[in-house]
Amino acid sequence: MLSKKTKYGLKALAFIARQPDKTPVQIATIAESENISHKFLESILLTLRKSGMLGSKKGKGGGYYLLKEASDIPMTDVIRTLEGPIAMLPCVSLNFYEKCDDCPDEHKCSVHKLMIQVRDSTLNILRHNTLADLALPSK
Amino acid sequence: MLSKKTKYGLKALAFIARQPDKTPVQIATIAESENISHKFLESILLTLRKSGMLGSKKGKGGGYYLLKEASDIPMTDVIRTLEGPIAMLPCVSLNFYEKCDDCPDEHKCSVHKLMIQVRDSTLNILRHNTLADLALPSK
DNA sequence: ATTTATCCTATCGGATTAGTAGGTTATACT
DNA sequence: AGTATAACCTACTAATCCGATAGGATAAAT
Repeated sequence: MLSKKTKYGLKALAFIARQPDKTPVQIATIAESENISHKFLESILLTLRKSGMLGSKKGKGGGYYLLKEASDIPMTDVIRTLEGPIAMLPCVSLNFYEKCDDCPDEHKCSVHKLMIQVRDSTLNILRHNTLADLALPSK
Repeated sequence: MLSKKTKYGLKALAFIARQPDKTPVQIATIAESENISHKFLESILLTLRKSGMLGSKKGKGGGYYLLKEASDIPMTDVIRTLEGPIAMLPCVSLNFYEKCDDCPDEHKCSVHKLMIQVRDSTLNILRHNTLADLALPSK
C-alpha cells in the first residue's frame, strides 16, 4: 500500500504540472484544493524539492514549480523518492536491494521469482506513465 | 512491501505443497528448513488454516496439509489472506475497497486511474500463478 | 499416562505513519 | 526601512502496525 505521503505527493505534483506556464503554486493552494493538511504537504513538497524534482520561490508570489518537463518525470522517480522501493520484497528491488536474512540462495527462492514478475510488470507501467499523463485533465 | 508474515507464509505453503502425498508437515520442520521463528510461523499457519487453505492434525505425526490442489490455489488468495489488499490504494482495491477521505470524486482522480493499471497488471500475474508454480523445485 | 504437536490469547518493544508546533529565512510590496 | 508573505527546518507526538515471544490449553498417537 502506498502511504498517504506518496498519494498526496502525486496529487500535488499533478496539480503543479497543470499550471499553464511554470507559475509557482503555493502550498496553501494545493492543500485547500486537494484536501491535504497544509503542514503535512509542506514536508512532502520539501522532500520533492530536495530530490531535485521541484524548484521553489519564497515570499509573495512564491511557491513550487517543476524543474523539468512533466513528460520527463516518470512515475517511478516520484514513487521511489516518496515511498522507497517499488518491489514487493527488498531482495527483488532494483534501487533498494537488500538480502533476505532467511534465504541462503535467493536464486533458488520461488517467492523471489514470483516477485520479480510482479516487479517487472509494475515497473513497466510506472516507467511509461509520466507526470504529464498524471496531469491530464479528467474527462 | 510484503510483510514478513506474507513472505514466510508463501514459503511455508510452498514447502507444504512439495510433500509427496498430503502428509502433514510440522511447524518445526518448516521453521527449521526455512529459517523462520517457530512461534511466528505458528501464528501464520493458524491464519491460513482458519482461512480454509490448510488442514491440520494434532499429536504425533501431525502437522499441516493442503485442503485443495496446489494448482487450485492462486497467489491472490494467499496474499489477500495474509497481507490484505493487493492494490496500492484502498480506493482501487477489489476486495478491501475504501473511499479516500480527500477525494470528492475518485473517477476524476488521476492517481486512481494510474493505480488501477498497476493493480490490474499485478492481479494478472498473481491470478495466473498458483501454489503449484510456487512449489516447483528450483532449478 | 505420557509424549507430541497444534491451538489460542495476551503481551511487548521497536519502527513507522501521519501529522503538529513553532520558530527562521528569503522575497516582494509599500 | 518595515511589513507581509510564503517557504524552510527541526523537533516532537499520538496512534498504529510489525515481528515476535510467553505460556498454557487441547487433541491425538503410543
